Amino acid sequence: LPTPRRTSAQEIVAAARELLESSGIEAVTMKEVADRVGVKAPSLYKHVRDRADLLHRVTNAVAIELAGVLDDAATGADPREDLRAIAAAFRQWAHGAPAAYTLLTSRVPEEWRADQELNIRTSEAIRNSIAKLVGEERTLEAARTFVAFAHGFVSLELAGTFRLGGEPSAAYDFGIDTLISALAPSGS
Amino acid sequence: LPTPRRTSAQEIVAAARELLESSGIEAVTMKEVADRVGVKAPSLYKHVRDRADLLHRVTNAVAIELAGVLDDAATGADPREDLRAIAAAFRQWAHGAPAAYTLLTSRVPEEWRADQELNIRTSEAIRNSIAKLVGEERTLEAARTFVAFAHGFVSLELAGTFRLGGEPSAAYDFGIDTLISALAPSGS
DNA sequence: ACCTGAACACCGTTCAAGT
DNA sequence: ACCTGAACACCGTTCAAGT
Repeated sequence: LPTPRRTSAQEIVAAARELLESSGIEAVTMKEVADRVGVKAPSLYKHVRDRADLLHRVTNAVAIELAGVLDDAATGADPREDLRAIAAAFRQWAHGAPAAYTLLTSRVPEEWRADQELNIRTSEAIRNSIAKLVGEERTLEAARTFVAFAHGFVSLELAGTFRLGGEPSAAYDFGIDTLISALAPSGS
Repeated sequence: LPTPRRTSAQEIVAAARELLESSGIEAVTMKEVADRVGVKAPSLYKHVRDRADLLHRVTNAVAIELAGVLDDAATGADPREDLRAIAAAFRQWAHGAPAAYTLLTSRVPEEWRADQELNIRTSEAIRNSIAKLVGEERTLEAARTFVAFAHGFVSLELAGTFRLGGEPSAAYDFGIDTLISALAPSGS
């Protein structure tokens, strides 16, 4: 007679995500995750293929969460206002989940990366607002410029590169406003 | 009678760096590095404290190299021209040493990070040119904006986020020129 | 059908013993 | 003074045996 299912892929991914944020990626071991869901390490392999698959699922979950946060930040009323709101939500989310943010944006083994489709959803809110501002033609290039700055800033902040004092928030807002103005010259 | 020194910290760091670039950070194991310098793994501990110390030395070497590349890119004649040259050299260097670039800029364990002094040297050429353009007062903020964009762009490029086609080089140059213009409005 | 203990290969690291 | 083999704790992963 079959033993009852004592855990699930969903529970395992959730445990791995908490472990990631509380103790860093190297603390996400099969043994530690198994302990948290109440089974032994070998049992995890009935629910996920291997550790790479587990981290891949975590990355996917993180991408979906970020996409939702950015979607919610835009109201659709004014593209400039939406871009400022998206940029702020992006930075705030990254500060609240720095390890997840790093997992999502760092160079990690190919198998850990989020599905291409989810990566695209992650920048959808930004592309929508940018498109309204600059037109379809220039959307790709302009969105890349915008995302590059936002990601670069947050990434350096999280990596501790801005330890020399100053006011990061002000520099971030300044950069975002500068880019918005440059991308959509005056009345658009 | 003492056995002759068969390797050195310098040789070990060089081997680790090559291994990092050719096979990724996870391939930089004590055994693999030891093989390459012709000793057994335990012998490495006579030259470096542990693996974290070894990676710290690699990161320091990488920071020094990048600082030199950026210094060499600036001629000192025209700050705008220098910033364009520095930005291009920065991107080119990162493309040539993507694993080293990632090690230097990613969120890695504190013990692996480059010495603070070397991190500062890494952005010195940029700060010098920016200072000429915007004055001492606004240098810190402007340099952060500039570095954030350049790093963000290159980082997303290396992580494969720009897989959707388009011309990355053009978007990069466009972003850099936009920032230079925004930071130093017209004749300065 | 899922869970477990035992086993294996592979890590980083320590240390006594060699030269 | 440096190098080595042996050993230890800890990884991920497989698999036969349990229920």
